[in-house]
Amino acid sequence: MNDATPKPEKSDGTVGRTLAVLDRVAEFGRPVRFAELLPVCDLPKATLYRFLQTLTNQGMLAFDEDRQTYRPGLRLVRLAHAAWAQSSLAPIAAPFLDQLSKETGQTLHLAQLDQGMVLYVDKRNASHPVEMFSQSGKVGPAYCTGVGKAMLAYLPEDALQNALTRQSFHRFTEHTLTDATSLRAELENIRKRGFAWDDEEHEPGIRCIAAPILSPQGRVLGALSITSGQPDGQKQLETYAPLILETAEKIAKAASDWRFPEQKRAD
Amino acid sequence: MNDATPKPEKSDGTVGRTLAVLDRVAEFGRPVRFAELLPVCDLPKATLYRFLQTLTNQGMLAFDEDRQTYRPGLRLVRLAHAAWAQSSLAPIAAPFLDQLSKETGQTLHLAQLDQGMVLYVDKRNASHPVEMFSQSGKVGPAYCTGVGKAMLAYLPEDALQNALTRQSFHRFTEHTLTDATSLRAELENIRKRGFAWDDEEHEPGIRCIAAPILSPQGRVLGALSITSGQPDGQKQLETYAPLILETAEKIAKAASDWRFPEQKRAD
DNA sequence: ATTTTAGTTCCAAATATTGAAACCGTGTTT
DNA sequence: AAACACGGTTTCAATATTTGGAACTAAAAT
Repeated sequence: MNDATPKPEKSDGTVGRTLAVLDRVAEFGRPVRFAELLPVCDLPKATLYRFLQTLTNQGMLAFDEDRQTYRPGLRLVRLAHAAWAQSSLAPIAAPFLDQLSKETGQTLHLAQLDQGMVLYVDKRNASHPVEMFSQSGKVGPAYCTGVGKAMLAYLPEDALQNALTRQSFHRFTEHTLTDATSLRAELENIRKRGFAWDDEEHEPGIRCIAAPILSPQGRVLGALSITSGQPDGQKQLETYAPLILETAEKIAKAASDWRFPEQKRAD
Repeated sequence: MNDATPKPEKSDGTVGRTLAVLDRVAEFGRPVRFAELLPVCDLPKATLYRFLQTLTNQGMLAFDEDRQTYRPGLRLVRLAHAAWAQSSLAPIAAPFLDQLSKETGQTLHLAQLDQGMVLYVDKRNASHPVEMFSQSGKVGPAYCTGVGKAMLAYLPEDALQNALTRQSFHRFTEHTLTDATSLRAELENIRKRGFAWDDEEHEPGIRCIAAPILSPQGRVLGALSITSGQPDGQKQLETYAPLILETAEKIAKAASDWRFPEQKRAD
């Protein structure tokens, strides 16, 4: 029963292809025209056209008559509400984040892994707001963020392997780890230490400490981080280590008492 | 060009049917089993099964192995982030909401119309800071909420007609308007007044004042409300009338400067 | 006026979808 | 313990849908 599957293809028929188009549209981050989509979708003109029509009158996309552009539709917001409430750690973790926020006064992030990327599912702002992007639903790279590395470090080998192939290893700063080998070494350190650092690997001047949230069986459920924008951040953050680990532990406990969020199969 | 369309059905093929299943799952508001879905989906067993499989390995649903349940998947959260940022008024309205929140100290709601329902896209709490999908993405009835009525009041007749057929007219409180006729009368008052009241029509003890957000051409973009839980709420809220109208105006201006969010076609 | 670009429609061939029925575990009743 | 019911999964031939090359139209650029 080993996956000596002779069929690595899982294109999921029409539905899969149509949803892929939805992703393409979302990726643009702005309204797009048909002609811009065509080259990135790898579909015949007529087919793409039909898909866009379908998605539009399904409310998954909205079409701007005036500007002839497509953008993700409000139906997604409705659906995502349910997803966030049921499939994310956020509702469960909320009280613990509130608590930690009160205790530290720092910016907090709660993230989960999706398709090898970091998906932020909740956030607490510091009293002194730090300049950085991130909100629920926002995605970011795994290989150069605290939460990302914390999660990767505890992935089983096959899932890790899969996730690594999806990393771009783009150099954001001079501290960014830009290849799988050095990242693997770093992950080893994280496992020894029990938590991860992001030492300006993603954004200059931004450091954070991150702890994985693991199910009792050791499965990766998500990760939690505390961010600092201060130059002496590292030292300050270090003092939070016991606290963040403890909080991650509590969240894990609460999560497993209620449900086990199922990790996406490493297809 | 009137919809004397001989084909009121627009089933959108496989994709449409599959997405309908996604809605059914989301509606449950909790993880569902195959057998619970079967009766509400009106599909043959094998077909529903295949759809669920497809949605699951597309990440639109997540499947809990242990409990054998389906729930909306994280991919939706990612997609919705883009939708929220591009198709909702929220990003544009944010600074104005912040301002209004500071000035009034009250709970605010920003909503848009989706499928005849009120879709909340942003919120400001009296105390807490912003919570993303916890509130945005939530849906509510149009016929008995301030924001709902404010939007209905300015809809063109055909769209209103369509929206009215989608209202359940369930009696939530003794103040709820429970039929189209009395609602239409109320809408007339709202147009005269320029803003809407919700006088405990949805929840006992909860009142609000709401203003429509209209494009320069008079198209309904959304609505804004200030809520009060105080017994003397009405009187207090009345003093906010000029302020909320002014804020709605500003948001409308800002929105039309940047883009015209296209309203869902009244299919 | 002519050409190019962008978007839309056609339609026969190719393919994916369909769903009744059979099947398979697992737990429950007799 | 055998028989049964329940929930879920798989099969497969009939069928309806999707597919996409190409032709077409509208609008913009030359």
